[in-house]
Order: sequence, then C-alpha cells, then structure tokens
Amino acid sequence: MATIPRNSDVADALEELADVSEILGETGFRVLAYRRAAQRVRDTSASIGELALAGNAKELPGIGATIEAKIVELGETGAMAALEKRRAEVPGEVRQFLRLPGLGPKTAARIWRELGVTTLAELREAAEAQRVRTLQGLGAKSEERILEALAKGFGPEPERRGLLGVGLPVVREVVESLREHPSAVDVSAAGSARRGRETFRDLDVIATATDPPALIEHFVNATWVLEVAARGDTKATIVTKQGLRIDLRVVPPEDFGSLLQHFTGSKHHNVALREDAQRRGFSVSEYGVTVVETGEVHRFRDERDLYRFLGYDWIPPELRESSGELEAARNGGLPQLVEVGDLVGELHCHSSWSSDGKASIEEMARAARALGYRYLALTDHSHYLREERLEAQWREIDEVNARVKPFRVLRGVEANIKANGTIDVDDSLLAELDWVVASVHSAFDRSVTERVLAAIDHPLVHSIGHLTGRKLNRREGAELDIARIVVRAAETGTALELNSQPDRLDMRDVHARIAGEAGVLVPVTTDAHSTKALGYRELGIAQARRAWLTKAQVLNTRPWREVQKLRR
DNA sequence: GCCGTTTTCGGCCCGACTGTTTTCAGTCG
Repeated sequence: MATIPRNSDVADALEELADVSEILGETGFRVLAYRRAAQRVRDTSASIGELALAGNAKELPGIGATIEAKIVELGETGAMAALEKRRAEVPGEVRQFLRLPGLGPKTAARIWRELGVTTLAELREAAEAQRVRTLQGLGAKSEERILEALAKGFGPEPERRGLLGVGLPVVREVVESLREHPSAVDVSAAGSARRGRETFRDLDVIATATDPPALIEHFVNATWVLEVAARGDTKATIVTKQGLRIDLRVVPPEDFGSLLQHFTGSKHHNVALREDAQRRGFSVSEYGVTVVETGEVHRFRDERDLYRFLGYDWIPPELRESSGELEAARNGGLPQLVEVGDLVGELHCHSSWSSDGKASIEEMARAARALGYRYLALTDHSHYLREERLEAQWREIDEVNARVKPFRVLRGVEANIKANGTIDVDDSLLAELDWVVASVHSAFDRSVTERVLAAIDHPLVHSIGHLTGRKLNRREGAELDIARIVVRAAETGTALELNSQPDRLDMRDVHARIAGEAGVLVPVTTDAHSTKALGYRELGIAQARRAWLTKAQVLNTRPWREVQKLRR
C-alpha cells in the first residue's frame, strides 16, 4: 500500500536527483526540469503525493508524466530508482561540494574525477597541498575560497530572514528620504519587500536622479546608516543600525520601468515572463525588450508600459510568484485585490483584560475608530475571563459603547482549542458572545488537523485564529491538511483568519489562497495587544493580496450587520 | 524533462561577476 510522501520529501528527492544528475554531467535542461519541479512541489499546498496517485500532478506547470511517475514510485516503493542509481554513482560527500559558494557541479565533478577527492576532509587536504590549482581553470584563488568556506563550517546555518514588519517601515523611510533629495526623480522600493513577502534577505530601492552621485551621497550619509558596505556612482549598499542591508541602484530614467520590474522579481516570475516573451519573439532583460527579428530595443520608463507592451495587464507585485499571474494577466483574469482602506472593523484583538494587553477597551476602541473602523471585536484570552470577570468586562464594554457610538465594541473571546479538540469555554458563555475566535496555543505536534476540524464543527465558534501556529524564525507551523480544513470551513461557514502579527502572518499566503478559492471568508486581523499594533493590518493585507484575495473575500471589509448575517 | 497563439520536435531567460584566462566557462541571482 502506498504511503503518501510529504511535499517536502518529494521536493528534497527531486533536488537531490538534480544535484547528482548535474554532477554526473547530464543535460542541463533535464536538471533544470528536476529543480523546477522541486520548487513547484514546495510551493504547492495540496498533497503532491495524492495528486500524483490520482494522475493529476501533471496538471501543475513544470511537472510532466515522467516526474509524476517518479512521485508515484516514491509513494509506492519509498524510493526513486533513478535517484538511487545515481546516488550510488556519486561517491561520498561529492554532493556536499555544491554547498561551497562559488563551487558548482562542473567543478565538483572535476575535483572528484580528476583528483580522486570524495570527502570534504580530502578536499581540504587537496586545497592545502595546492593540488586543486593543477586543474585547468582553477588557481590559487579557488583554493583560498574553498578553504575559507570549509573553515567557516558552511553547514546548514538556518538562514535568518528579516521580518517584513521590521523592514517595511525602514524601506519606506529610506524611499521618503531619497524622494526629498533635490536630485531624485523616481524612487521605489523593489525586491521581496515590494512584493509584500513576509520575510526578506535584504531591502532593495531603485531610483532615478538628475545627479546620481549626489543621491548616492545622500543615501550613504543618512542618520540610520551604520556601515557603508559598497559604494559606486550608481549603486551602494549600506547596513543600518538595526543590521538591515539596503541596496540602492540609481538607473537612467528611460530604463526605470524595466529595472524596477527586474529588481522586484520574483526570480521565478521573471523567468516565466521571459520564456513567454521569447515564444513571441521578444528578448526581455533589465535593459528593455528586444524584438529578436529586427534587433529593435524598446526601453520602458514606466513598469506598466512594459507589461502592456508584452500583452499583459499590469501585475500587482504581490502576485509575481509564477503561480498563474501571467496567464491571468493575459486574459484579463487578475483579481481586484483587497486594500488596507477596505477594512472597516477588527475581529481579533486584546485589551488590558488580558495580562499581556497594553491598552484599555476604550483606548483600543478609539484607536480603531481613528483608523476609520466602525467596530471592534474584543477577543481577550479565555483563561482571564471566567464567568464573573466576563460579566464585568461586558459592563465595561457597554459603558465604552455609550461613549464611542456609533462605533461599536463587540463581545468576543479568543478561546483555546485543547489537545483533545474541545474548546475551553462553556457553551452557555459562548452563546452570549458576538464573536468567538478559537485558536491552538499548545501541543502543536498533536493532531492539529483533527483538533481544528473539531473546532470548526463546534456550532458556537465563528473563526479559527492563526491556523498553523507558526512563529517566523522561531518555530514551523503545524503541518495541516489544508484541503480538508478549508472544505469543512466553507461547509460550516466558519471563518479562517489571516493574523497580521509580524512574526505570524498565519494563514500563510498559499493557504489563504486555497481558503479563498474554497469560498471561505477570511478576516484579516491584527491580534493587537496595543493600540499601535492595530497598524499591523498592512502586513496582513499584503499577505491577503499575495493570496489573491479580493475585498469580497475578506470578511472585515463588511459592516458588522453583514458579518452577523454571514456568521454561522 | 517540459512544453506549444509558428512547433508533438527542438527549443529551453538574461546579464553580471569571478577567476582564469588572452576569449571564456562556470556560477550566481
């Protein structure tokens, strides 16, 4: 009987297959196909094993009949013969050589075949004994680089990526500061921050200027600069006092659109865009679009014109992940994405009634009203609100409502989904509440899917909080059967929240997209424990946009009386 | 190995950078 392999296992196998195939000198395009399939599997939230067994995996771009068969094989036998065979041919730690920066498959293969080196220890010896430089094309510098990397213990250092919630204000401040400079013409954030991705490696800014060196000068002398890592006439890298790396590129005005598009990415989006263009006789680069037949070059000052020239509607940066946006942009099928200004209420937040809450109910209400909201569901943690306290809180809510009307504070709770799937608040109390959020806060390793399903089935639960429980850079979320969860949520009319806390952003983008497609209404909530934290909504909205969600799919874009009707 | 608004065969993104070279291959993003 087949066991369904996890997506990460399938992707790992395909990646290893790519590595060893490449070292063995197989055609680059086959290797590329394995790598793309691996990436596609990682980005797919449905179970690739189930899809493959049903014969549907080849519907995914980049996966054909051959790779689908390999996935089925992995499920049925626990191994892929093609991988096992090649694994046996590539000895020892040769595959590990690829992890050394600057050392690719060609070089790894030559070090192995021509020097007989098969382990990292032997590689160190060979470099120290200056035997690596005996290979044509390699020299002293290569040996130096290898030894340096080995000394650093290039092991799997868990890459710490910055949080969008930290980077976004910084990149905005930089963009503002550059715009104020007299020589600046156009300035924009680029890269993953512009795409609203939840984490980033570095921050990118693109600009045009009448006097590029002067703008660079302004950039490297800003008050927040700790260190200037690189500096030229058109490009500079600084490190801020918080330790964030920021790249600025100053480009010719006539190329601003092309370069902004290029540096916004994602890489996969750009590759797909260029392949598509090529089939139509265009060659796209960061410097413009060349008509292959005539050699004529079109340059773009405005990114929108670039997309239009290639036959697409302009694609919002949040959608540029090579997950269907190009096709949609060609057929007029892009969604009208939700915006921050569409929100009219908050459906998950806390007050000082929770011990970790920092603001009173009234302060929270007034802060929400200042954002243009009309209601706020106060959902303090259930364990602070046993019966008498809950009644006391309701009295305070009534008093506040009298002072802030027509703004409305609603009675809510954030209850715990216990290890056995039950809710830690009595039904009689839940029934008195306007809005009930149920969240997993413990035992993340214990059948989370079943517990969430049980909570969804609870007739008095309106919404599931931070679905997987992930904390970025701290813990992976629970592995969930998202397909079953969204189906049940849609059937029961239970909302699945998108929690905007900077280190949560949970549901993640691909899950939220599936939820939206299944017809689940998604509240974008802040889980704010202070008035300031209501501002996290922009992070959640960025993620909602990455999930292709429209205003209609985001629950708290609706007035409370509508939410009330839609509530199960 | 994948894929198709010229193709079921014959293509497959593009340019910068590095180290080694004296014209380029490999690697990277």
